[in-house]
Amino acid sequence: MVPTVYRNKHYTPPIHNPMPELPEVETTRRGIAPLLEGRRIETAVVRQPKLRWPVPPDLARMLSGQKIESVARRGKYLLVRTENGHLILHLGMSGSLRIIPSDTPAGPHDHVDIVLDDGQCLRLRDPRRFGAVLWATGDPGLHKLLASLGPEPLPEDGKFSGEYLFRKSRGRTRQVRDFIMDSHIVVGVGNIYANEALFRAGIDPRRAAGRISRARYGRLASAIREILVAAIQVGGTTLRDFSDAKGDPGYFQQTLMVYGRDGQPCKVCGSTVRRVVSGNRSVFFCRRCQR
DNA sequence: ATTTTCTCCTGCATGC
DNA sequence: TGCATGCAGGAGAAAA
Repeated sequence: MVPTVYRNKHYTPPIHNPMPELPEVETTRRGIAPLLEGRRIETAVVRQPKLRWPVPPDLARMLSGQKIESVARRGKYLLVRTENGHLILHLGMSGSLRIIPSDTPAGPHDHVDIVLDDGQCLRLRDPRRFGAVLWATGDPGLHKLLASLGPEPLPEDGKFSGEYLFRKSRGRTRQVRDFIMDSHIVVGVGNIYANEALFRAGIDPRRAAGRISRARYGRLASAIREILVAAIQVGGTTLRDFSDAKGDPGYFQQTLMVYGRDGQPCKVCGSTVRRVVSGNRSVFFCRRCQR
């Protein structure tokens, strides 16, 4: 694989508006759920049906009159349960949801409104349109996109553990960073948290997944949990007001140890944080702290 | 030889 | 301007 050559020696990816990873999706869920649950949907307005997959053309007909029973999350998918099915939402790389008065003028990237019976609406904004709005009847867990997802990293139900990662990784030659970002292994770990968790666990992200010990996977599983929990806590207190028209993730840049810190000193040992491109994604790591 | 599994690459869209 | 980003799908390789 030929490394990409950049004009500037140290490229730092923009992190002021980070892509939704599991903590952002969970924070969104917690923000919108109390404003949605128990409400009845009047209709849906689709201004742009071309998202990651086409928005179902009969979405308004499917939703109108339906009462919202709950808002759950599976991986990075939000599941809005109504009386006769589930609305499946994904925020892709740039999506955001908020609840605003339904007569608020729509901006150029405001693609879908779910209009509620109280004058408010759930509005999806997604400049890059990698998000998704889908409809599922029956068990949403059987939907093609959800059926083969790996375990949730946060519940202490024993499904996600160092032992699990160790077992799934035997014989695998791919880089451990790609391994933990694979939603079929574990859901909700995107590039930022993968890099941060590997730093915390002291593991070189480029190492083959199958050549990491059980003990180190134990530390990695803990690191993934701790990072996600901390990010949800930060998001829960500073992220945004979901019934407000403004608000970007204030966020957690100051807590990042390696992601986006190419060329800067490691906060632990002072050695320079490196960036390597693999699989067209940036990997950030400290060569001294991570082996 | 055929099927299954694994890894890696592509494409989508747009802000900076 | 070209790059970065999540993620399904597919090409091609490797294993079964």
